[in-house]
Amino acid sequence: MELAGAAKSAKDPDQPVSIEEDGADFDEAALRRAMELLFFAYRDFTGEADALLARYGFGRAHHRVIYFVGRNPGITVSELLAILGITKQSLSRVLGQLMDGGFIDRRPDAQDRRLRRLHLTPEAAALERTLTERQSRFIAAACFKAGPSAAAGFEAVLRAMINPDDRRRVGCE
Amino acid sequence: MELAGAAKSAKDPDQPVSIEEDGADFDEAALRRAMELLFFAYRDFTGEADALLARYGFGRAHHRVIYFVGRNPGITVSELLAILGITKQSLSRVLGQLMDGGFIDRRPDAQDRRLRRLHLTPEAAALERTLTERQSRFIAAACFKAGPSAAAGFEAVLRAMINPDDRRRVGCE
DNA sequence: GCATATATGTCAATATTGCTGACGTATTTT
DNA sequence: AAAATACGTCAGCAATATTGACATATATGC
Repeated sequence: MELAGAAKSAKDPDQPVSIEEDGADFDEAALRRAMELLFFAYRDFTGEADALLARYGFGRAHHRVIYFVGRNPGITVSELLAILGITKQSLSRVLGQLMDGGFIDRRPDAQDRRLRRLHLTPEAAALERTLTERQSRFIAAACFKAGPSAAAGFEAVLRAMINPDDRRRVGCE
Repeated sequence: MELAGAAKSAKDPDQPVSIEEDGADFDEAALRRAMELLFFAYRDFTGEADALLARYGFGRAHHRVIYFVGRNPGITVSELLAILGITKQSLSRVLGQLMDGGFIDRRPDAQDRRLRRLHLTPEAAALERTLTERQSRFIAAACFKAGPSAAAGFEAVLRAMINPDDRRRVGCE
């Protein structure tokens, strides 16, 4: 991933080369630009919440857990692992830190007591709201600048980029 | 960063709350969805090139360097640091590995010999083309699925998200 | 020429976030 | 009773980033 080059592509005569994709032509320069934009945009977007998280001694991994548990109260450890796409051992450390700090509450399920259901504490819920609001404003500002039609296209392309499993998790559509 | 909740937001009555932004209203649920989509889409996008990079023993940091040096032949170390947004010490290790492996060529500038101008070797240029093609196809496929108008909106919103300094580096527009 | 600023490199220590493998334990299902 | 499931944990490792401190080469201003 990564990528995004920089300004002066200079060197080549810049003849519009194209890449075939299912019969559609997209300009190579436009594709490169999109890759670069995605890199910079994601970097700026993720930088939005970091200062606040640092005040709690948390990083992005903690943010992800807080966000997903907040959006899915009672989610199990397995489900959370599937969403995050990391290993049990990786999650374990972060989850342990959050529980030690009183941000996550873990209780056995009533029916199947092997399952641990995760919930945010009130303190974590407040933090989650603040973080989400901050990042929402960032997205909203960009969508406002670009206009509602562009915002719809933005969402459509993102949706087309993600795999079906993840797609099912977003937007319920 | 991060974010993206999961499916069942269930709990709340889902009355469309909105967030004010410069006079524009955006549905809170739509903003959340956009945040989540960005998280998943970027994750899938960045996963595209990893297998190939692994064959060289490289990671994402190496990819970034190869990409930006490829797009900016003769870029200096300082300029590269500014683009990547990392520290000199962090870059130093990755750059050293790339030079050891014969992927990056570093030569003093003719006028100001404090400057080290960076170039890709032919081998690195070939790798860069392969990686970029792979990721371009990924973006192109999504743009094709979503349609040309959506693709334009996608680019417009991304452009609005990044700060002016970075914006100057992309697309020359 | 001297002082200072710039561009770069490097050493050491640390943090975050991920990985794999190997076990252990509780609980449910068969 | 046996097997599968859900989870936790210990130990080690790797990639990517951080900060601070210091060294060197070169350029620029006076």
